[in-house]
Amino acid sequence: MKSVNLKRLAQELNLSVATVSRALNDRYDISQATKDRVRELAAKLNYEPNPYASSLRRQRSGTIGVVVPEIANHFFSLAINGIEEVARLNHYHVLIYLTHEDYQRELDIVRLLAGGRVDGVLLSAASTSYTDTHLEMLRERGIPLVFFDRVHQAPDNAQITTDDYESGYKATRHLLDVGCRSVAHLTIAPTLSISRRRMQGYIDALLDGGLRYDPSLVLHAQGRREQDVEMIQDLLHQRPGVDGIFAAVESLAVGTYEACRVLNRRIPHDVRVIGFSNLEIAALLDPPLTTITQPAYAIGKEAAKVLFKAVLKNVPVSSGHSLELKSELFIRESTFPAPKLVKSA
Amino acid sequence: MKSVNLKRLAQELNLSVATVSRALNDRYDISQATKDRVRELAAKLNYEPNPYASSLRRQRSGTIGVVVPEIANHFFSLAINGIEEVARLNHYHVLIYLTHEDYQRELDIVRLLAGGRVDGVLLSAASTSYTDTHLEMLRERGIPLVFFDRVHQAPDNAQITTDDYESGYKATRHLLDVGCRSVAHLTIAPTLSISRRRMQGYIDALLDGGLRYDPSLVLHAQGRREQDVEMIQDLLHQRPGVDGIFAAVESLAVGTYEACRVLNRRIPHDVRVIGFSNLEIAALLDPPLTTITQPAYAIGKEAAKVLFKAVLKNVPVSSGHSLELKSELFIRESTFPAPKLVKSA
DNA sequence: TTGTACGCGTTATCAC
DNA sequence: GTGATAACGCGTACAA
Repeated sequence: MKSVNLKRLAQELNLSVATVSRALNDRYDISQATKDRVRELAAKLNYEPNPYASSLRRQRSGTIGVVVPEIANHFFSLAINGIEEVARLNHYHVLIYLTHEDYQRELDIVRLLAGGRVDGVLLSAASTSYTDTHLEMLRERGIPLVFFDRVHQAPDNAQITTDDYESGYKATRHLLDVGCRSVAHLTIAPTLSISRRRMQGYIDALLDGGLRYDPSLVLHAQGRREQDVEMIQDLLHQRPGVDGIFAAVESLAVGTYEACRVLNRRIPHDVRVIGFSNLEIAALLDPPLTTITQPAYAIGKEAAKVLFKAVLKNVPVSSGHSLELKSELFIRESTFPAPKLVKSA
Repeated sequence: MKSVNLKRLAQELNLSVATVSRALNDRYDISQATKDRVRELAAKLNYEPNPYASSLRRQRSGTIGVVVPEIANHFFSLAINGIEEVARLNHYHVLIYLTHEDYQRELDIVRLLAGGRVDGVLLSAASTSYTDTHLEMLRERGIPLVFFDRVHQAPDNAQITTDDYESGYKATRHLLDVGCRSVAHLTIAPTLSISRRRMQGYIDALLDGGLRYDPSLVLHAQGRREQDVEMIQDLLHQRPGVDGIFAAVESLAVGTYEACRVLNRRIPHDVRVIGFSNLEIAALLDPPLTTITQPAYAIGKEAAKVLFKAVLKNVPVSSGHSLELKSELFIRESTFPAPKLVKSA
């Protein structure tokens, strides 16, 4: 129950607490013999320095905070994987916080983190997040912050994103190329950076392709699975001319599959589908889903690298460290121009 | 850059540090007027207590540690979701650690956590984890530990699991019921609690069904995607009689789909497939996958609840708090007895 | 009702 | 090379 601390080690070794501390921290002014003695006993007693005393004294927590909308999501769990990797290499700990797309929760979390619990923060914004005044708190406290994927438009902040505009353009363009003439766009909160950029790509691709931009073909989902599927069903029902769907997030691509199943619409024969997605099994779906895939793991890794550059050097991050990675288009059956009705056996 | 602390508040209010501290902690012996004054200023200055000083003083971190093999995995990310939920309600923070199935890493993490960084630990064992002496360290320090899903057989420890034996039995039985006569079992490390129990269910179901248990039909995967798929291909190739496959983990069910695709084996016509899985889109696969689905979110939630019972009351957890939840069988096309070769259009 | 003084365990400064 | 001592910011026993 009682933890072994420096005092205990010092007593047993007939040394001062200071010497023991320095020995364990491998300071040059301690003799090798003493270091050996100290370390031996420390190992024997399973000594671990009290992280809170240490943090208090050094004014450094050895911990970063990661704030994401949700975790049961391929994109974010892959990103966290990358983040954890970098953190581990730097001997840092990782605190996880979920906003569940709730702005108030994001606010509460950031306020908490600004209290000094972490040396740096990685954040992907909640979809309902509409201001960034709370991020000022982190800045005031000198806690570096790096956004990833879903960024706030805070002035002079580092952010790791993907080429959302280009990807939105490419996705839409691809649908046009395979023959679609009426393309709907399913997306989430329009306040979100990624939504706006992907949608702008969609619009520009339409116009460049000689089509009209029809705002009624853009649907904003609420993030509640059943309602979203219903919304898609309504679209397919009321606008039978729609022959292509571009989903800005994975869940909406999946929702489209479900809606099509209910309405007996064949993909890609009746409607072609493309979506942002990090599903590893996109190729095993019926039919295999054409995806725009973000380098989620790399995003997490790069974001963490940029953050640690600031954390370890104790300097603020700046927009100069921002990075834009490239997403990749994987063409599969869901957007085939000439649908195969029956699989070859 | 400089954080506002009690001293600063005390100075500005002409109060002692102690009074401010008590006011903020809503102690009964402070006048309402003072409390109001203190709180107003604290709010105005965005005061947040220094968590490390607080933890050091209180001998309590307000943090739990979660140790999982990986995070880019539906089961674990759902479980973490449940854990985070409970932690948040208790105003606790969550540290995440990934072992990547590496025993040494698990050991290092546990040693670190035993240093007092957390008030409690939730752990799902790495597949290469073969002893549990390191868990003694937590016990020595009086840090409660609750296992979930992949448990170590530590004496008198709480663990939240699912009915793995019954599920393994049910899965195998289901394959026999739909006509399989030669069922292979794909699993991971045999040292793992869940592997052993699921496999025992498999064996017993075979015997009860009047079949022989053939150890050469049990394959242990290494967890490397490509090699695992190759292994499955070899099985299908060398044992053409195999007409049913029971995958003990999601990745192996997916691997089976991939192997079948390469070898042009039709599911369920040539071989029927069932697997443990938390894939939300199992129904959208080609063909829809029959799954044994664990209540991952509930597992995380219950494990956290049990942990907090111990943490908050400062008592050790005991095996009396263990819980076994039920998995659910979802029958889909991948195990249909009469395969439909062509989908209805 | 409020203030004083101490200690949580560690690290940094200064002295020897 | 090593030891004594102060300080990090907070919470609490004791005093007033």
